[in-house]
Amino acid sequence: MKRLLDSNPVGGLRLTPEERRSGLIDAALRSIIKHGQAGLSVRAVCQEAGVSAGLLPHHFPGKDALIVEAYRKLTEDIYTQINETLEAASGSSSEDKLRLFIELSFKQPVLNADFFRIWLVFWNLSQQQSEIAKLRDEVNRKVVNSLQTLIEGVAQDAALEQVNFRLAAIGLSGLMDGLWLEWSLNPAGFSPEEATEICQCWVDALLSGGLGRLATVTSS
Amino acid sequence: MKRLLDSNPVGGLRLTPEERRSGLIDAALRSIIKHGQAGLSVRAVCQEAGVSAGLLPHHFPGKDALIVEAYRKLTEDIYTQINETLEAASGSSSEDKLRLFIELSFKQPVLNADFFRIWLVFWNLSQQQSEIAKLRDEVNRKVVNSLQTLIEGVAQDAALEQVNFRLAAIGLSGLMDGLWLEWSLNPAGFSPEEATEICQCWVDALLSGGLGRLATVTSS
DNA sequence: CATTCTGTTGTACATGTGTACAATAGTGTT
DNA sequence: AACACTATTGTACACATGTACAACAGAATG
Repeated sequence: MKRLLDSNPVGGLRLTPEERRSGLIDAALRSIIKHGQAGLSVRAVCQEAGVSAGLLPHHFPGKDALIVEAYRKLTEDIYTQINETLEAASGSSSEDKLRLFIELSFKQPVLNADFFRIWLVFWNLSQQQSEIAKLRDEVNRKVVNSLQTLIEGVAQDAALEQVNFRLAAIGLSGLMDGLWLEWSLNPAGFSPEEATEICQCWVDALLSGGLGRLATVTSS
Repeated sequence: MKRLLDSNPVGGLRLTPEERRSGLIDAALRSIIKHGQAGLSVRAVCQEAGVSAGLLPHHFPGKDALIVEAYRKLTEDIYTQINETLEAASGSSSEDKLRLFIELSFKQPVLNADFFRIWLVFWNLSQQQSEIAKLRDEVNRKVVNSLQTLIEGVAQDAALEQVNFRLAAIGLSGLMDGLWLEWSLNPAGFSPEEATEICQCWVDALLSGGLGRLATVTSS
């Protein structure tokens, strides 16, 4: 209405819709790191993006749409990074690839307190926003499948028989996620190197037949 | 001010402060199950308790204090339940106790989608409320210690040597938490029975020496 | 019954939320 | 230069939040 107030014509950069949308998505993720769940408020995100709050409805149909896009970008980036990691080691043996994957999972930037904060917020949202829950399931399935493929390669190279690849992959995935979760909640409990060691021992056990019962379990 | 409005003198039950406080705490947990993070609003909690919203500040110094008390009660109940479970099997061997503990962890009421919802909310809060983070660490340390004691007993009975009990406990705890987490996020991925089986295989590997490298890791 | 104490209610208020929208300002076209 | 287009801003509004507080109501005591 009253256009009396003038103040700062600062930041009046006029960007293309794509640039602005991308900037808002990045700002949303940064804002979560800074302020947790509260960082997803329209005003917090737009302030992080250096932009007026009224601009968000202009580029997204609503706040929820922005959140979904942010989650989508986050998961796609992660999946891309995983794939690049594995492809960079395409010349190695299956066992080396699997062990490398474990090692990298407990190093920066994957093992990162900021990262965990973001995940917590989106896990919470996935409890009420089905779109996010669906995205989460898709990515998780892809990761477990990748792990299972690696394990199948390891078992083949080692001439292991009667291995329940699905449960072996679910177990390793759970072990890694659980250690990642507990380290994120309390980094003082154990070191990332110790977490890596524990997971490598799972592979050891698999190779030595110590997880033998996994071979006789009937998958449902 | 205006006491014109009368409406319902319903629910005008006059309870002792202890009863009312306890009722509000229980209502808070129930409200989280129903409405997630939003269930922790003063109005939502008080409605769940069948009480006016203005009553909360009368029994608690503020909303945060109620939340902390609710979390304290939740964790204390869980720890009590774990102890009762283990003491009920005090006559069994260490291995049987450990396997029973694993089995019960993937049955009702521990493995419960409602339960997970509550945990998610409190994990989120622990990122900003240090009181909750402190409580969480204490309980987690107790649980890991209990697991470590069980594993030490198992190793002694089986005459295992050079086992890094601490890492073995952290690993099993991580494996259980990770599977619990992933099942809660997506119950369709695998069954509770399969999760139990995977964890029992960890114990198998420990007993058979398949986790051998855990014995040579130096704890930091 | 009168009095006192306090658990309980409803209202009020300052603040924060998502979003609609008119006004403004930058950009490109003719 | 005049124009159209639209990214951007500031304001407004309806609603939710936490909590303070005056008014009420039930119970115990005299």
